[in-house]
Amino acid sequence: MREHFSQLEVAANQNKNIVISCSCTVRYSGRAESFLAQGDRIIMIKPDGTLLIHQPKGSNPINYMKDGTTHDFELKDKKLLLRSYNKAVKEFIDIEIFRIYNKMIDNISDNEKIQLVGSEKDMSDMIYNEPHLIEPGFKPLNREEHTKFGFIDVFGHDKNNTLVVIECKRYIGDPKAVDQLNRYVEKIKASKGLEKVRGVLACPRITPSAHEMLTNMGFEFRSVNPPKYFERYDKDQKRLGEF
Amino acid sequence: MREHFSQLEVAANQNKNIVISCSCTVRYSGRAESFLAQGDRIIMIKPDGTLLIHQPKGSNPINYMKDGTTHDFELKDKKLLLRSYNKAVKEFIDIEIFRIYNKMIDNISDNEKIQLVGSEKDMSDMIYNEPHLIEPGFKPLNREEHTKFGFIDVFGHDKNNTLVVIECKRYIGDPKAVDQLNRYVEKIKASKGLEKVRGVLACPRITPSAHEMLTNMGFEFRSVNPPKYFERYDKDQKRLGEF
DNA sequence: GGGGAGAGATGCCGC
DNA sequence: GCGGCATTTCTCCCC
Repeated sequence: MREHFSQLEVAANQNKNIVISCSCTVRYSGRAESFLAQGDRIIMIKPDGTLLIHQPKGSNPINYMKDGTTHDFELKDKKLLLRSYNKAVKEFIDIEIFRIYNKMIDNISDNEKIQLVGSEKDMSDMIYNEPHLIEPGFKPLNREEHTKFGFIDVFGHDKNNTLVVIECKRYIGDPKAVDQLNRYVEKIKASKGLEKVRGVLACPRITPSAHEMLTNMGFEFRSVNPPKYFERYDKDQKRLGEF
Repeated sequence: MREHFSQLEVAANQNKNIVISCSCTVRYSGRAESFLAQGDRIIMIKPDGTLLIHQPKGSNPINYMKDGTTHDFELKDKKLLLRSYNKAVKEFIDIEIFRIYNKMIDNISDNEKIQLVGSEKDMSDMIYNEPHLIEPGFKPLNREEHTKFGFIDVFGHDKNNTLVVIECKRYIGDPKAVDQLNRYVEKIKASKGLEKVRGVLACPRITPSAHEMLTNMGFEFRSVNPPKYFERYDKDQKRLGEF
């Protein structure tokens, strides 16, 4: 354990990437407070100070600290203590490590950013470029006009020149989405002094209660799917090269 | 690389916990699609099939797969390929590994569950037990009556016997919280045929636009903080034993 | 399995 | 820094 301690102390000071598999307890205090009894976990400390504690199951860390956290290792009674403190948000994690099974210390470097397709933004861009997806005669406002109301996904006029506010959801539309649409429509009505503004919820599908709310509020639903540039990409490797 | 391959292949088949630090590219296809160019990352495969890909910065994995994902390693042109497939949700991740810096294979076991204090539920329980936090004379409904409207955080009568719906937020109250409160109040009005039902948003603080909405809708704000059993616990170690 | 809502949400972009 | 909002949100509870 003493050997682990000295190596980890150096690694932490050098902002290396540290991963440990161990048996430990975890105490957290900050926005909320928590305790986790002894068990096997994977602990990761990133070069930016991020701390992640993972149990053997599930996507989310069971405890964590944001970037900018400082980490101090300490040896005590054959146990290794890790005290993590984030000054900016006044949060604390104390880890008591009883046994280290394995550890990994690395210098890693990565400046790449992910390219993602199929977001809500992609969906509103698609509608903007293909307004017939909403209905014949629908004309989105020009970019400049639109930007004044940046919070609205798509904004335009129908064939009768009535204003239409469109809220996009990449997945199922729920009551929250209807609330949001309603809030935007009311905001536009108030700011422009209009009596009639149409509201449209564009998403692949919609929950029954959301549909009921939509109808009661006089709004409409359009089934629209978020765009994908390559469905099951490995069937058409050529397109990957373009990515 | 061949040595890494054979060890990883065995480890994956035995549902061990695997962590790799490496230089790789990542392609994802599923609900959305993404590509991440070559860089250094930490890859973790958990015993339950969860896959996490971490860059050197930030709390969240840059790519991931949920539990139940199957993982196949493959050796090709001096590179190691990891093909991950989740049948249940029809999602894919392909990782092309150019170089492995380090790896860690472990048998880990953990059945402990986290104990957490300070949630919104704790907050509504606190108001239920200390109704004066809202105002003098406020009386929450009994548990049975309340349970009929389980989606309302706190529900009771004021000193004039008017119904009061309370929505709690453990952090800052925003426009969405006001929408939610409004939806509940309208639902109660409709179901009980009442004309007047008070709505109260209980949270530590509130955004300006949320406060404006609240006022326009005739609702009220009460500043309430979520409970903590021990602020900055390490100043009072005795209380930790009670946890 | 779907609906509804919380989360120690996180992350991004705007002002 | 706060505000507003999306997220491959995830997770939990309840029907």
